Amino acid sequence: MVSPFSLTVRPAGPVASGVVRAAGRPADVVSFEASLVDFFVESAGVLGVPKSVAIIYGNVFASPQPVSFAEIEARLDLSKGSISQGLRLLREMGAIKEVSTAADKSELFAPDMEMRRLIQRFLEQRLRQQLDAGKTRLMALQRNLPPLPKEYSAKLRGRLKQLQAWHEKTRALLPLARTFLKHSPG
Amino acid sequence: MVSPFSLTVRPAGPVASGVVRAAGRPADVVSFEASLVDFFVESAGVLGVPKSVAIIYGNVFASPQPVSFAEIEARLDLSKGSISQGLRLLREMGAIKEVSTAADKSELFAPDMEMRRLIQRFLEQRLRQQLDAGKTRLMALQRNLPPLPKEYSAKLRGRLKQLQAWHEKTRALLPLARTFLKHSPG
DNA sequence: AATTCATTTCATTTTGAATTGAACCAGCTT
DNA sequence: AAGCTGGTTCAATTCAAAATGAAATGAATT
Repeated sequence: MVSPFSLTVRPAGPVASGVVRAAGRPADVVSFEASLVDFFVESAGVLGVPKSVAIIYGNVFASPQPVSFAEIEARLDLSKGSISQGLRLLREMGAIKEVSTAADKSELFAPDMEMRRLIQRFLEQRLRQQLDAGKTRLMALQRNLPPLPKEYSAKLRGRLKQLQAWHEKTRALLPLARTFLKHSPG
Repeated sequence: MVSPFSLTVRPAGPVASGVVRAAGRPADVVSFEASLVDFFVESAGVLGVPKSVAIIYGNVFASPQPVSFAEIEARLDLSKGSISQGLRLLREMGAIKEVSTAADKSELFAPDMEMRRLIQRFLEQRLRQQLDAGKTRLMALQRNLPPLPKEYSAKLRGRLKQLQAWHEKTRALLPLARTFLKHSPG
């Protein structure tokens, strides 16, 4: 439960197909898009991102040209609200970026292929934060071991030590992961 | 979104305190337990385990002696049902083990400190499965690229390549993590 | 400064996972 | 075999996350 690696993978069922509207486009293109979107939807659980967000990202990713808000709305069965929020989250995550084609008024979105940054930010901000918080609390715990028959408190102390060891190891893996990311295609 | 590291960390709020019933035990012991349980509850989100399960595990972990079903029930505000299911999950995960004190009829539980196995199993079974499935789908996608203006299909092909590269990298990290686990305290 | 169009916000609704609790089961005891 | 004890199962409920949609915002346009 201490989750030394903080790795989460939800069961990942057989995929709820990607909600892509055909709207007069070639069937094979649409089916390609659908599959790609499915791929992201399946992966979505892993990152803990809501499905709608995965669907939006899948569509941006599957489109060779940048797409507008309106296009996304036309292709997907999602409310304006969801799309707006989804796009915001994706921008915040650095998963997509606005491509300013100065001409038009509506903004266009393309996938931000610098995934490295994305992952790095994730590692840094969230995982590390969690780990640091955990460490602090763990140390506090060790200080506050209640008085108990010495056999018992020895046992508890031992367990806490193991927990700490795991925490350390996890932190150790962090810079390693970062190094690893240096040579990525992103 | 492709989640090259498949790392999940939920926001992790200020902790919903651990639902531990005092029942006449020393205050400092109870508060120590509460803190430890909180620690696990906070970590719970990370592994995607329900809160109740984290609470149960926290209690087993915080107790120097093995605990019985009845004791857990007495200490926590959880239904028999939840406790039963929680214990089952924890056993399946290998996070706790039954300590057969042949004398009594009710089974006693202690944390399974071989966390290494726990993590390994997790990595192997879930993450790898997900990755393999992803790879298959991704290759299928590449084969089924629809006919498009060559500029477009080139772009899509490029993106798919990157996606694949990420997948490969993730898989590459897996054995590394395993090696790393070899020298653990578990 | 009024109108329109593109997007955002947020209170409400929906959905799905977690939790409950009552019925059920297995083994022991009288 | 009827009654206990200790635990499991599973349909129904609860609750929190996600999605909606209508109203608010705000930039461009007339």
